[in-house]
Amino acid sequence: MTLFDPFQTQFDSLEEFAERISKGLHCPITIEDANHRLVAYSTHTDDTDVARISTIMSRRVPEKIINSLWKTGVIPQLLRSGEPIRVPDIPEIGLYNRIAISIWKNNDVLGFIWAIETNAWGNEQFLFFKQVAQATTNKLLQLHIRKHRKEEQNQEVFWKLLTGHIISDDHIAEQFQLLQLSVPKNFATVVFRFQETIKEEQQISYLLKTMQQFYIPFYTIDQNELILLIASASPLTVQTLKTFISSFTDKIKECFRIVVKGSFGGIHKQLSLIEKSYKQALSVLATKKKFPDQTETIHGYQELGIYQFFDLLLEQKQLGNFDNPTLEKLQAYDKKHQTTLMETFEVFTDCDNNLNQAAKLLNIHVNTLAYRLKRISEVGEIQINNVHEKMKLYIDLKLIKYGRM
Amino acid sequence: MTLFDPFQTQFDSLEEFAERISKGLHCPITIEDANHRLVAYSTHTDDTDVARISTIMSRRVPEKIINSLWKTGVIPQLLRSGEPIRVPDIPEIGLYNRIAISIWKNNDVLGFIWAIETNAWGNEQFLFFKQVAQATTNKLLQLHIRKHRKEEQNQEVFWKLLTGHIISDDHIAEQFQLLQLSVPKNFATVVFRFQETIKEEQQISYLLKTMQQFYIPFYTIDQNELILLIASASPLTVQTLKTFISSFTDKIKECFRIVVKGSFGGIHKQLSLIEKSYKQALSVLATKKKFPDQTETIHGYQELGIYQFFDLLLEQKQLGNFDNPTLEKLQAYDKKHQTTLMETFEVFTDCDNNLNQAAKLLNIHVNTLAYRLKRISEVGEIQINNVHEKMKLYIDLKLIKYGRM
DNA sequence: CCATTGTTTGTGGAAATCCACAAACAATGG
DNA sequence: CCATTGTTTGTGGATTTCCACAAACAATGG
Repeated sequence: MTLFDPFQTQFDSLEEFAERISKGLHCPITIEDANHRLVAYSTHTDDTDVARISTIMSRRVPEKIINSLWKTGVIPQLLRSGEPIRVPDIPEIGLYNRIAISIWKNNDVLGFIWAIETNAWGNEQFLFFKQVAQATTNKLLQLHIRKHRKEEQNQEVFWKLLTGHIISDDHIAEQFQLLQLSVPKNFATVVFRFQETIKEEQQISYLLKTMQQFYIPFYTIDQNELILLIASASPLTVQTLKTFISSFTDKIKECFRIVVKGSFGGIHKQLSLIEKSYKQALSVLATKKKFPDQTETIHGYQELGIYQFFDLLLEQKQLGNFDNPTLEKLQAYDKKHQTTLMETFEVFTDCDNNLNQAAKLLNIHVNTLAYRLKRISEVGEIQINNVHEKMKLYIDLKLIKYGRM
Repeated sequence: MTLFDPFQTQFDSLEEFAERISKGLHCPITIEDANHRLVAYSTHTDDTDVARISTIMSRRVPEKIINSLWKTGVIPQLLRSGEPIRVPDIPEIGLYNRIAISIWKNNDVLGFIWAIETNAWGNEQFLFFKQVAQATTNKLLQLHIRKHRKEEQNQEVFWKLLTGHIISDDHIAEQFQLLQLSVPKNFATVVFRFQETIKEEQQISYLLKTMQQFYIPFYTIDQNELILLIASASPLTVQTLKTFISSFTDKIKECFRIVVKGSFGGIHKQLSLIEKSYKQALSVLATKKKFPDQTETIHGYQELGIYQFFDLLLEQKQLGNFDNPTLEKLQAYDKKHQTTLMETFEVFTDCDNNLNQAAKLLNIHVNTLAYRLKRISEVGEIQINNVHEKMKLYIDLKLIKYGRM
């Protein structure tokens, strides 16, 4: 039997193209772009598995499936060569026997074509499939360029937002609509700081587009910083953003063996607060740098708590506006008697006044800790049950450290 | 027997005068000014009791004795009339039988003369004693005027110090020496705020001079404020200053039935910090006015703790630099559900995280409190074990109250 | 050298906290 | 109306904290 030659006629759309291939191969066809977004699919109804259905329904390949395809080495292989490969059953994700091929332009992969192998393919089919992939290149390329152009526009708008160049909420919403992006109801700015200038732009872009937890209308890369706008129709919570950051940094670590630090600023509804949220995210990273130990699990600006004040307070402290006699006395005592009252107080407060936990951290007996605390109140002339004084001492203590850096 | 007439000859000093009276009456004589400072005393050695010895040794009547003489009505009586009175034994304070008289100039008492009644006095002696008192007036008056002039100088210098017009420590020390005041090693500025303009200047001056706990090189009255410089050679502690303020306010309440609020600024060694200490004392009073409940037992600037920051933070808050989503969420929740999560958190933190105490204050069951706290962490998206966030929330909460006033 | 003070660790019992679970009731939205 | 959710109060038992007291040892100053 001779295969139908799809290249003889003109095609208006990729949909039509997919349909023709499907008819030629007698099996369902799906075309994706490089980020596993659905580009086109055939309407071949028989023999369609769960994986394909969910891909089509959500107009992208579900993350679970992408992960699985990475783990089983399918995607890596597709990214290495343009040869069609046979993908075995992965019943856990509802994916059955299929053939996949990547679409190339020079050294870049533009997308993928998937065919469910309903009837066993021979050499003929494989050859045809390769030709199909080559023929798809141009179509996809146009799509790619259009997208690329759009992304450049996005970049420009995003930077305007980050630097506060568009002030009114309405104007910002307008920009979103012009770029055909839905206006976010709730958003937060997320920043990932890499140790070096980011070179893995392609892969990161790929990662972001395949992690489908959030709607990310904008993202950009600035030197060693990856900046995202994360949006959601439902209220964003600190917790979800934290897990997003953890999972992203984990993934980066896994893929590139690079340690990155992530943070997010305020969660807002007002679009004009994007700049503020961005600055807050940067502020978190700065604080994390100064207090690596205390802020290890902190990612959100909210979580910074009193550290939010520190720049301001430090400034005043350096003007001599806030001295702390208690602190001075404790410091003098520590120095004279080779004790560690200050550290004791710090750790104790860090542990939220939990004796056991603090004692463990300090490697001392609980009673020793209690004794020291009593001593601190005597030496420092501080009422240990007065919250205000304790907070002040704690803040001043941290400020000293903060100021040193 | 005729008494020796002391008025026949001239006297260079009050000491000599006292000596003559002593010889005339055959008993020890002590002359004090209106503030019970020793002015002169005879060297008559026999029959001198403990009270007299300690008065002479410290060059003033000990406070314990003054208190006792007030309580037994001796001093009030002396302040009412110029008649000599017989003071019965008060063994508890080592004071034995004596005769006392006040020295008058117009309607003011300039001082007192004390005679220990070693041999029973008759009319003759009493008459002579009255003449002696009258003769003392002029001598004491000169002393009084000299003192008064000196006090006016003091006032001027003190205000210069309070307003920071003398900058260098050396210059300030020089001023102290010029006024024949010993240079304080440790000092603090204390301010008492009366409800109305202070009219009881004389009595307050008397009180201050008779309360001998501290060296008070300067004091002044400004409208309804009494400002003191309290000094000591040994290090001043917060505790001693607190008890001073309490005892002074108690005394004012007792004497004039007036409620006054007292405060003190920073305790320093550097004299150029007098202005700062003064401002801090005023700052304490301002804060006490805004948070009467929380700051009831607070008198020192140190004790203000985080309230020290409040003016600064409020300013920033009004600039919109510090929002607190947690607070907003809790406020919204409280309003919607008629709950009191914010107050709960505030009281709980005020109680230094003590569940029982806070529950009692809130009139709720301990478990209810625990439940609410869990709720607060859910609703406010706050990690209840994160000290920084809790402090921030607490501060923001107080700032709202602060800002309202 | 001794006496004093400061520091760490231990013991043991009273008090407080934590936690899970349950009953009772109010408020809410369908 | 019911079902659900939120709120308050209660019970009971494991764990932790609080407190007073004591033993051991180091550092200090006379």
